[in-house]
Amino acid sequence: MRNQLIIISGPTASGKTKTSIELAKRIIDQLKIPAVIVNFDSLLFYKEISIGTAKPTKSEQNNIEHFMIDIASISSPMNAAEFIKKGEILIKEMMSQSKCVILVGGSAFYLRALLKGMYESISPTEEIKDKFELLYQKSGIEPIISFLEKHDPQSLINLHENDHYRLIRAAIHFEMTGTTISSQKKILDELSPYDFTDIIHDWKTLHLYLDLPKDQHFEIIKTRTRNMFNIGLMEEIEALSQQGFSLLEKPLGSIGYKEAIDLRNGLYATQEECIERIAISTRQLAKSQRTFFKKITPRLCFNPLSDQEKIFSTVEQFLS
RNA sequence: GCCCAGGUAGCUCAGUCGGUAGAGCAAGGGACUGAAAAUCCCUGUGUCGGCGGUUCGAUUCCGUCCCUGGGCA
Repeated sequence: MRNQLIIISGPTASGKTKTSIELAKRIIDQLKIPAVIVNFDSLLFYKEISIGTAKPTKSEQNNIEHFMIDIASISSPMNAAEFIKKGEILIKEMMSQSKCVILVGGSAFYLRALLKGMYESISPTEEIKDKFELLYQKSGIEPIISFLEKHDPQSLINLHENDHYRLIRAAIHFEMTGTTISSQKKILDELSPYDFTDIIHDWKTLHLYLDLPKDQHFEIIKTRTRNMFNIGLMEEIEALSQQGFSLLEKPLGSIGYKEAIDLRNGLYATQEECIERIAISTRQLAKSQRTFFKKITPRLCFNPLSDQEKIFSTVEQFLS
């Protein structure tokens, strides 16, 4: 039995894949501890999309066991609740086998859900979801606001009036559970949602956060984006279309796919213009990931290009 | 060389019938609990091409010069 969990987080394109594989290898070879990688990147779950998500390749995954990758289809998207359900079972199982788990990813929201828990809620049924979606499409946000005024006025204070997605979600939560989402928020807010020293599992965690100077990072992003086209992003999308996907699936609205599909539909004059747009969106993504991770403590920061030795010695100390 | 159009924010452009300017995008900051690579909020940014003239006052009107694009030679 082992209850140590190593977390490698960081914005997109900060070297998490490379660092995690290197680290796993050294833990296995030098420390003689079996190690596995568990993903918490929300787009690596989907088996049909690889190039645009910068998923570790089959050969990269060859030496080290990877989990929570290719476990769902873009035609039935995952959500945070499903992730933590599967993730918890998996991590517990790995620990019971005395394996060292390296949790790797950039979806801070999913990481927090796994370690700090989620509200007591349920995934909405299609019926209720449709009911509110239709109401919204037909009459706008007004009736949703009226509904919340009656059943969950606190959520109207918590949320901005333009945040239609969350307002609808608050209404659906009430309809599904009879409780208010704002009361759930209050309960979890009191448990310091960004403090990982105190989590809902009895796991001992080491949080390694990777990042590098912005200018340098943007160069890496640009190179990586261009490379995605070189290794067949457009072909991957073409193949999906031929397999019968509509290309309207939610995960295909994510960075890289959205723009590449627009390029396919002739919305960009040149591929170069499309690449530029993707690089900018990726940089913006990195920015918001930083904002989220910044609040999480503890968090040991490392530069992926120069701190590999420091990372290993920190881990070595943690595992001893 | 001549004619036309234009030179305003990092970019694309709007505008000021004369009182020193504003959109989109980019940028910076933030939020975030069953869509999270999603969604949402907040915030600037300026020798209004240079120099003269008219005027109480010019980015706006006039002259001239420079630059860019198009046309004619």
